[in-house]
Amino acid sequence: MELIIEKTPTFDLRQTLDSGQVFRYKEIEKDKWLLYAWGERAFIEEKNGAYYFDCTDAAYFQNYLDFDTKYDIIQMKTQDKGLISSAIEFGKGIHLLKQNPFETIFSFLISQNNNIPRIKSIIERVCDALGEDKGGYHAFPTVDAISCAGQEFFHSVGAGYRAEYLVKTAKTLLETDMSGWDTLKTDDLRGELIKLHGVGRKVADCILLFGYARYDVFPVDTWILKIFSNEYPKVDANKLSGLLVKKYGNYSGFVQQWLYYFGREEKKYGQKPSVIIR
DNA sequence: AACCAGGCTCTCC
DNA sequence: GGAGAGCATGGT
Repeated sequence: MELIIEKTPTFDLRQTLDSGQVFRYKEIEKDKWLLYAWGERAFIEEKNGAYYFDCTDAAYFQNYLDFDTKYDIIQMKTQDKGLISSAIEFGKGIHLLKQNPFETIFSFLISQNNNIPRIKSIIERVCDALGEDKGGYHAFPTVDAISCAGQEFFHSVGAGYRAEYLVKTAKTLLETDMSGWDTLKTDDLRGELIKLHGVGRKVADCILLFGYARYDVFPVDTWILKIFSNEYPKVDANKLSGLLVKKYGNYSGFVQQWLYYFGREEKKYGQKPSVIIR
């Protein structure tokens, strides 16, 4: 199936993919990507100001890429003529992908205290070994497949101490009624997620943001903590997250993503974004 | 070659 | 309820 998406000031695929929210993709050559999401696959080529998708399900990727959100309006409303404006200018093409909740749960369990290249390679090995063979690629594994794999398997693919989290969480989910989760308030849904072994505030917030399209969350990882360490010295990540959600409300998830991308990408060029006190 | 990475759990106070 | 150690492993 084919899908053609225009490149616009508020949508850039490279920025979207490289913003740390998704791990199963690679740029196979300049301006050509392979992207996997849950059970789907897309070949994508950027040319003439558009993205050409050759994919398993056009409707799936149309929804996945989130063209419902008015990014231009959110960008306008969150301008601060300071750090956030700079971050928006730098990453204004980022969209928040609508990912599968199970994929986000297990992906972000693996992500903790880990770096992105490594997260990607671990997840790739997990999918290759446990995911359904879709003919040329593998789907993300089912909860059942993860629960049956055993901790030794996850150690063997480099998951380290997170192996226990993956198997235990899978087993818990198999006996959990998640049918009402979609309609829970964000705080209540976070409460459910944090019950899972290995899921703390930060991982829960990533699941809420990327898997449940909850935008009133502000995941605080080491990068975000660094950025705010001037304005909020000696505050822990969980408390900072709460402060930032209070400040940015339903725009929190977007602001967070722009700042994270800005912080990480700018570091490659040796600059240090941080909040300036005045 | 140390330090770090989209942190969390457990223990001890 | 808060601070600290320990955690597996490879990227930089």
